[in-house]
Amino acid sequence: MRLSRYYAPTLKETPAEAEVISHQLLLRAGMIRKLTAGIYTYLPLGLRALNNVANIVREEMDRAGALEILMPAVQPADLWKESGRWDFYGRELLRFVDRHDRESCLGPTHEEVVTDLVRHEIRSYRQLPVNLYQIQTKFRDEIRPRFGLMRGREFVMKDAYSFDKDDAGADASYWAMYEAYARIFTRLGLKFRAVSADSGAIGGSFSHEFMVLADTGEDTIVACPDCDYGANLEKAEAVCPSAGAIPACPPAEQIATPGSHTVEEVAAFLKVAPAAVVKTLLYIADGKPVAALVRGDRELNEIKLKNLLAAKEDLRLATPEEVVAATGAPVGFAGPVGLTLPIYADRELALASDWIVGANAADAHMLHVDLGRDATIVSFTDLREVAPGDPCPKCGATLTFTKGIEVGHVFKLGLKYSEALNATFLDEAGKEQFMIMGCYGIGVSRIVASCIEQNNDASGIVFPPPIAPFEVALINLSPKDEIATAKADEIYAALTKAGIQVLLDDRDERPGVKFKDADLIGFPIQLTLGGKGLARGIVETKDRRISLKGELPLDGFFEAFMTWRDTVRQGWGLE
RNA sequence: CGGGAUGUGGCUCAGCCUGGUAGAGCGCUGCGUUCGGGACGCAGAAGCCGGAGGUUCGAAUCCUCUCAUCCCGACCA
Repeated sequence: MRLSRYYAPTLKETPAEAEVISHQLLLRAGMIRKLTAGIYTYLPLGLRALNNVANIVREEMDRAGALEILMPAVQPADLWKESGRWDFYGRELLRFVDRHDRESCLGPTHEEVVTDLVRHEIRSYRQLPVNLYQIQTKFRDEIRPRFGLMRGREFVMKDAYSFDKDDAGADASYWAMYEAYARIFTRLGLKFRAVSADSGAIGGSFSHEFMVLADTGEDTIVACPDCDYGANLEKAEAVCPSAGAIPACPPAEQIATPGSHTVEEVAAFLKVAPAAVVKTLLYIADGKPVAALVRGDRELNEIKLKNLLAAKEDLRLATPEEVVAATGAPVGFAGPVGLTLPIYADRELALASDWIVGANAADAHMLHVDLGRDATIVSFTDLREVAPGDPCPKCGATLTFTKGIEVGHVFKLGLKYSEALNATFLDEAGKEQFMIMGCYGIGVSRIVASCIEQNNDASGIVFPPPIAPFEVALINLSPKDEIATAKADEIYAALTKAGIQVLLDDRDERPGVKFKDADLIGFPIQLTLGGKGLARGIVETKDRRISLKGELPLDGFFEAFMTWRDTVRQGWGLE
């Protein structure tokens, strides 16, 4: 492809609407343009990157035995009512009525449609297992779309759904997808980590998220440097050392702590460490108040509390008014002693005594509290958030914290949809059984964005070769010079013939413009043909990843190039 | 849905407080000079100042309403 006839409208300045680096660079490199909030057009370069990702995903899904289909974007409300999600999905589901007043929606996901398909087609265990997938545009009417392609309302997703006759088969399907995902992200040249994730209210099942590592990621990943343990922060287990003897605790006593609301204020006032204080948090779970206790220097993990309570609707922090109603004291002085609500404590609190807690009275706290002796605790369980320095629950090494972007999610669904939609088959014994399902998503467009979040520098994007819209930018500095142009055409033809994707910059522009654009768009390999090099019989090279410049001889260029290209790819961790 | 901010040529912004009939840089068009890391000169094209209403002799500027976008939060199988 010749740049002079291409459409790659690069921008010198960063559009004000773009906050995150991937969004800025996608815009500046002329890869996407916004139509309206959270909805983008892919320009030629952006589409090529998107397709590169999609093709690798497709190849690995096929290799794993999944079969590609394409389901409709528009779905009837009836199906969603049957699964029960029409009422539960909320405003994120874009609903509308057609000319016959039939309720419809734009598909944010396709469990209903695929289950409906399969229940009509599959009758026998002999037809199982089956794994169907599609690469398709999804629509979710996000409350607040942001970060460009990272969280759009319309986005490209690969979603796969497996159907098995028994649990062992479902597990096999799950792990086959897990393996396929690992292959996909490896092939894309991305640094990633698979972590166990919160499986939410579905329970009993398991789930892994695939995270692209990037400092700008929204999720926190907790990983072990020594073993394979890795988890989303919301799922990561906080271990506590085994209990030693709990020292005897003097009788509890109330003391005045005027104006000390926060743990820090109380600790400072009493000249003790925050870890000596117990933080009492009041929540409203399904309309009823509960109390959660963690050590003063810890943070409560709301997901753990929610899972513990099996809260159906919502779990939220109590309002100041509700705190007064429940404890008789303003915010900042709640404590477990004498509280009549269900109280849940982090298990770390069972390992010691002599705590400082709120006294449920304004400007007062209690000293020498033994939670077992002085309060009624429903249970001591893992409620706190893992913190830096904590040990790995598997091997005890110190956990590391990194930021990541969720780009893939594998999920064992179980019977949720097959029961709701009555997807059954006859087993070997002729007995009707529900199919066991799994669902597996990959955010294709999000991968493009997260790839840029992970790989960029001051000059622009640094694309890994597998995702780059073109692997090679061939820059002809003198398009008006016949010799240079002939050489450029010759190299272009040779590389293209070898299956390498090359963009030939034959524009009548000054050199600086061409170099800047090539760096900005992030082609992994830059080849420069100019007067200086030609005179010496060489082509200049640049490995964009490390900004390393070099040269290759015009004589025997092709072979030399292929060898050098291998080293560039190896630098990316590619074969 | 709450909180905050911003809407002025294609892009980034100034002008608004203190009303007087719209500017800069980049980009774009033409000509010339340049030509190895986003050149320079000259000449141009391009904006009913997000929209509606109001105040005023006069509104980009003041007031009211409205729409849109962005940020924070709530939300995210």
